[in-house]
Amino acid sequence: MTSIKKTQFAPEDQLLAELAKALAHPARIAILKELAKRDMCICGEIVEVLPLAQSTVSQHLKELLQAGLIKGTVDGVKSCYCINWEAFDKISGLFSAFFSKTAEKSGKCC
Amino acid sequence: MTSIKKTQFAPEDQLLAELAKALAHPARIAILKELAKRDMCICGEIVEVLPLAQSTVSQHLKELLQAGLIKGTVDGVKSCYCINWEAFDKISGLFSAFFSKTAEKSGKCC
DNA sequence: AGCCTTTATCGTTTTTTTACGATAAATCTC
DNA sequence: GAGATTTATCGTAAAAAAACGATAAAGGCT
Repeated sequence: MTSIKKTQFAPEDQLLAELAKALAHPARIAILKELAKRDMCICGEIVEVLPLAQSTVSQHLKELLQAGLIKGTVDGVKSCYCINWEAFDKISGLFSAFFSKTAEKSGKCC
Repeated sequence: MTSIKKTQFAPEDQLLAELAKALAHPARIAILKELAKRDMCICGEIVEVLPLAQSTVSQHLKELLQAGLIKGTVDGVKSCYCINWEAFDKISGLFSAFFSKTAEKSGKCC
């Protein structure tokens, strides 16, 4: 994760890249969309929505957790996940800042 | 790139994941920022800004090209790159749509 | 023409990611 | 308590990404 090479970049760039990586798999996009669609915790059920093995889905959930995009709680034998709204808004802001700051174009381009 | 597994997801999710992957490396973030900062084509020089070998940078540029985020032209012996604004705006829109649609929260969450 | 500069591509190695089955821990149900 | 269910983790295999040096192609320079 923390390879020697990547630390040579600006921390801000590392962060954005890290977050982009969390979104860089259709399964994780699908998980986030599903969580958002229902607007509540999903306990179990997530595995059934995806064309992947249970252990693989669990891994993807772990990555989303580590990126801070979702949060998980335990309800008896089940695990419940939902979107971490505060973090999600912050991350959303980072992306839109990146895109909009970048988008101050002026047509000087080729 | 087109693994068997990933095609089992919604095309929309595949696309967003693909674009996120293009942003999922600090070098590529740095390249995009540099291009945006100067607001013009950069001919050469990009390699000098990054702590990577020339061939590696060339690879990153190729990936950004393939994702449609930048476009390149040839000026004599030099290669010139700039942001592909039309595509960039479209992609920016995809991300903000993803984030905002997802962000219709209501606090029903745990 | 001969040499230098620039950059894409090739071949290769290393690292990371993705995926799965098997297993273990924890909790329900009867 | 015994058996079933749920999910995280472990071990491992296969695929993809990242990085570099070497080389080649193409355009400048003198």
